[in-house]
Amino acid sequence: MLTREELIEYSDEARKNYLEHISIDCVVFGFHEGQMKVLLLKNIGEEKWYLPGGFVLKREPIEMAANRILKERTGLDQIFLQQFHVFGDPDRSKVHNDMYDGMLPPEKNWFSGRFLTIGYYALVDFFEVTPQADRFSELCGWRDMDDMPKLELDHELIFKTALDTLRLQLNYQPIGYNLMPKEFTMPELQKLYETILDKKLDRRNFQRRILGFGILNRAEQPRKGGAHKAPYLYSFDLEGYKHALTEGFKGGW
Amino acid sequence: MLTREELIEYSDEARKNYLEHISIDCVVFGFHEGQMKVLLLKNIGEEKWYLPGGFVLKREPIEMAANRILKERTGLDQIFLQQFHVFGDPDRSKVHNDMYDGMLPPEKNWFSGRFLTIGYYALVDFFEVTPQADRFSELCGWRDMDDMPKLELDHELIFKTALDTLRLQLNYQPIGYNLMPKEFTMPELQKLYETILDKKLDRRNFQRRILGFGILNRAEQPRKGGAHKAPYLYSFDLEGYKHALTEGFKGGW
DNA sequence: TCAAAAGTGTTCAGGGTACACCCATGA
DNA sequence: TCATGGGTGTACCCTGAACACTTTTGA
Repeated sequence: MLTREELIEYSDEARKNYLEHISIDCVVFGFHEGQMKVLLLKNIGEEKWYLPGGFVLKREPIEMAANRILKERTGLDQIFLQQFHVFGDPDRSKVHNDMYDGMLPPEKNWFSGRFLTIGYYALVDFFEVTPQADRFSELCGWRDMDDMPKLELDHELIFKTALDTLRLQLNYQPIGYNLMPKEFTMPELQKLYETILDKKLDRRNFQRRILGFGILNRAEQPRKGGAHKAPYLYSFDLEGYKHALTEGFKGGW
Repeated sequence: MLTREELIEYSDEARKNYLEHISIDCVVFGFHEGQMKVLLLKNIGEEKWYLPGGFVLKREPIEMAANRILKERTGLDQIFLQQFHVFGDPDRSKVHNDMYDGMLPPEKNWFSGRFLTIGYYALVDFFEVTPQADRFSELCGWRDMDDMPKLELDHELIFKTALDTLRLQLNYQPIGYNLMPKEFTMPELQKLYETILDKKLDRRNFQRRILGFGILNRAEQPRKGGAHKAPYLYSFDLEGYKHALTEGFKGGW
């Protein structure tokens, strides 16, 4: 929580630089040790959790704004980002507003206005991210998707919508290039799908189907050293992958 | 095009009532005589065509704003409306701004600001619509989808994105309840699908597939009076339809 | 040598595709 | 009676789902 002076300073800065009434919130998905992770922020001195978010500069395309915001939180550039919904209930930021209400007259306080928020979700490589808190937060870090705290504002809804969109996307687009390390085994990739969908898939059918998409390259040498039979290593075939991204998997009609 | 006085009046009104930087643009699809139609507006005294659009009242949920805007243009309430994308390029409204540039200082002119626009598409019953021009337009009416004029601003892109989204939607949701009259024949419904997808479908396979979705009721009496064999009349089974809307058609994974 | 992980193959059923045939009706 | 539109049925193939067997490897 900011002091009155900090709030004044922040509000003036924000009003000068950012578009009013607009914010961006990001659901950042990562994958590590068979667990789906989401990047969350925790307020200073409070048990209040938020999705990473920010505002749009006055002359900035919204895609770039989302990129910039995520770069500040993760250190990553050129992230896979997908806009998925605008949340525009007039009361959606009510609680947030309340927090700083009374501290300043509304016309002075950046946070007291109404904000529409544009939801983006991102898929990132867990190992490449260096979570970085912002000035409102004492903590920015990964959280297991099946061990999420209660989120403030409508961030619970934003998260849920992002997850639904991601699941839908699995049906007609490839997923994984941004979530997996360069090389991985088939069971590891399967675990990713199982985690996103929250259900078990058949080993053999998964393999056949995924390979059928033509988006994977198999390395010559299998991984060694582990116990049991050495699994093959795969990497994404960027060309096939991008083609599948634009064309989609199944015909439908 | 407005006069200077009208622009001042409009700007003052707008600034008082609407959220700044935000607009809504709607792609309204209708279907008539085997043709897909789109609702367009033509500027007064110019060959400039636009999608119907508007702004969001300061305390209004965005869904309601889209509904209100469409009601003003079509006379219809409770339309099937689907948010599909936000267009946020800072230069997207440049041309539009230019039109009224110089007439007023920017801080006075509502149109000179940057606008993000939220795209909605609507599916409506052609016969129920009474197109109604707004104060900027001399004409509001249906236009055949394969005979579209050039659209101003980025409305071409917005339209195209809406159509793509609609086509994608055909794969996992039922379409037609909002586009067809109460009762219709199977060939008529097929024509709708063919028009949206812009390709021919097999008569028999279409019928089997559509019926398999369990969203249609067949009337006892076939339509009479036409030449040739009398076709059966169908209507949508609202319960099944809504179930299919929420559940979706195909499993995917 | 055995349990567990991983690679590969086979069978079966259901759905999509491509057909052909029959019926009704007005010109 | 025939061209046309419309309803119904069938054969085939492909794909996805379910399932079994073999190979590798460290304990």
